[in-house]
Amino acid sequence: MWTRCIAGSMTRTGNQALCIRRIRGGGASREKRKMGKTDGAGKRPSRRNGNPGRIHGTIAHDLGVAIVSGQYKPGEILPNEIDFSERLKVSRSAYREAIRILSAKGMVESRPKTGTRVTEPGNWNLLDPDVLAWYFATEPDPALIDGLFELRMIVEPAAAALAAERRKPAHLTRMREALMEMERCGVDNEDGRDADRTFHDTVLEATGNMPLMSLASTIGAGVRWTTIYKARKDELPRDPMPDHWKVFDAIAAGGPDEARDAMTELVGAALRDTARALRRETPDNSAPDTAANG
Amino acid sequence: MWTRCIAGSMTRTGNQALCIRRIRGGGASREKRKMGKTDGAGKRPSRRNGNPGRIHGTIAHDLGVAIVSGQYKPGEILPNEIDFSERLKVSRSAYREAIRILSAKGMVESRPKTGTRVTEPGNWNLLDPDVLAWYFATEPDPALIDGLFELRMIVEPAAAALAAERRKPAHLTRMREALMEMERCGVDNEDGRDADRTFHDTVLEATGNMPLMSLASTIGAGVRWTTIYKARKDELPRDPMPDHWKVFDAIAAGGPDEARDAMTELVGAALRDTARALRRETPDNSAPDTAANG
DNA sequence: CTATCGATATTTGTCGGAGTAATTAGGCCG
DNA sequence: CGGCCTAATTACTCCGACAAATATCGATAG
Repeated sequence: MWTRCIAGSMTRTGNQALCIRRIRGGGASREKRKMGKTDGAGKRPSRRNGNPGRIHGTIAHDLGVAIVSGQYKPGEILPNEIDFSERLKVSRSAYREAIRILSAKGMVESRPKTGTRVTEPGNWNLLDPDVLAWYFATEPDPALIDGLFELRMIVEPAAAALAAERRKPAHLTRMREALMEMERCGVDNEDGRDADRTFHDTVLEATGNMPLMSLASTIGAGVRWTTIYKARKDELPRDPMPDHWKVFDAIAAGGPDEARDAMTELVGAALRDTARALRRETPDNSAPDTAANG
Repeated sequence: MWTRCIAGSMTRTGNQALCIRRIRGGGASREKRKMGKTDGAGKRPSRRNGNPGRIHGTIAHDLGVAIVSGQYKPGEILPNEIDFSERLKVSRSAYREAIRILSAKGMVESRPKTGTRVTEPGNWNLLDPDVLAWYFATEPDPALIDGLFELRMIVEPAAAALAAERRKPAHLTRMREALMEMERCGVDNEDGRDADRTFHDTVLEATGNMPLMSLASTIGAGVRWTTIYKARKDELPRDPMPDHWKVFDAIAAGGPDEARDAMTELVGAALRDTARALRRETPDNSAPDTAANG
């Protein structure tokens, strides 16, 4: 598994205004860089798979989360490179590479003399898997979840119909295996969620449509995160397997209309479940203050 | 207008295996860097708006175009940083920032000792406006155009229906102005195409759905490029305005079903026109070899 | 002969500093 | 009061060195 730029998981960098304070003082620590033993404060950047994470990816992740969470508002100008990189305890090169990542995702714009400013959210590349992950790194806006479900409701039924017409045997095999894995593990398991995502990805892939396949990562992220949301409430309101099998059968049988209807039902049921779970979470109190992290 | 990372236009860097050869030898040219007077050969990186273009953006653009055009195949390993940056006549820092941009768009993966390799196309962020622009920098795969239209056919009618329910007066105003501008300029003009794109963007924006709004840049690019494709054949087969006004009227009247139907008809007509134009371009000969650039 | 372990070499990653280009801001002059 | 020029700030580029990571190859034990 290669690193792929944004390694980070780093659930919730911390409220303390992103301070990296890394230990492994790579590079030229000729005689400056005292790096006192203040290690305990700064949690190590990433820890998934024991991947220590690259610094630029960590910085990009933290800045991205800070931006999508509103800590840096659109139009706001970040401190200049030297000050900010010093405050983050990283070199200017690493900081610049992080900014380059954010710029590539449309979240900041740089220009000499003016500095680097956060762009309007309309310019953010929300379909980018990393950006979506940054959104879900903190408690995301419920409107975003609604929007993702609306997108699924639009795209997935149509994709299922196309898949029913164009699927190759390999796709059917993968779908079947994914569903069987899903049955074996259950949706409350990480493996089960992966299998769920694989199934939906394969449906999109079976369309043979490259833009739709690119949407797979986005929709897959939506599937995954919303499933986690639902599961977090410790309620398993409904067995999702019959709906999934119905979609599979329709695609295998080559029935576009049946596949579309089945997928509509599947996504609609998931939408209803998630909406209910979210509504229960905030009964009437719309306080956005997340009381999670003690 | 801020730079926004990828400045480049630089239509077709040239067959000579992307060689930048810049003049403005920025940075420390202490006493090395002879930089002979070989200026004529190296076209200046970018020239849109008089924006000279940043080096990292130029390199990312050129590499991105080279990758999507198949010059660097998936799985292939790029030369190491030092060699490649020297060959491109840029510093290692600038090259690394360019690679970081490509990595952020999912097109390359880097790891120590192994190098930087081109990822599988399924991982590329095709919804990214820059990536899409890179595709259209050379003659793109007709399958991509088909895919984009299919995506439009899926998303835009549903978006029109949502827009009919949720549009604000400001949206209607913008749509009306865009259509009037479109009528005034005609679709063969650059301004007319911009107005067309604005109309479609506003429809998506009127849905109030953030992921759909992010798709606007993608679909807008598709609209724009496919329109150019069609116009390049010097045939104006049909007046697109009645279809557009029908969509607008339905959205203004608040009729979701009518808006959906009208938009379906609009996109379908555009699809038929473009398909016909493309088919005429390659009558029966499916040779992928683009005989354009002499 | 095979498999596991360790040294090695290669590549990306990180660092700090120095100098350049670009663009905004403000003063100056017409 | 407006246009032009100067100045200052900022990002951009370059450079050279060191550190970390890891795939490859060799050695050693079974």
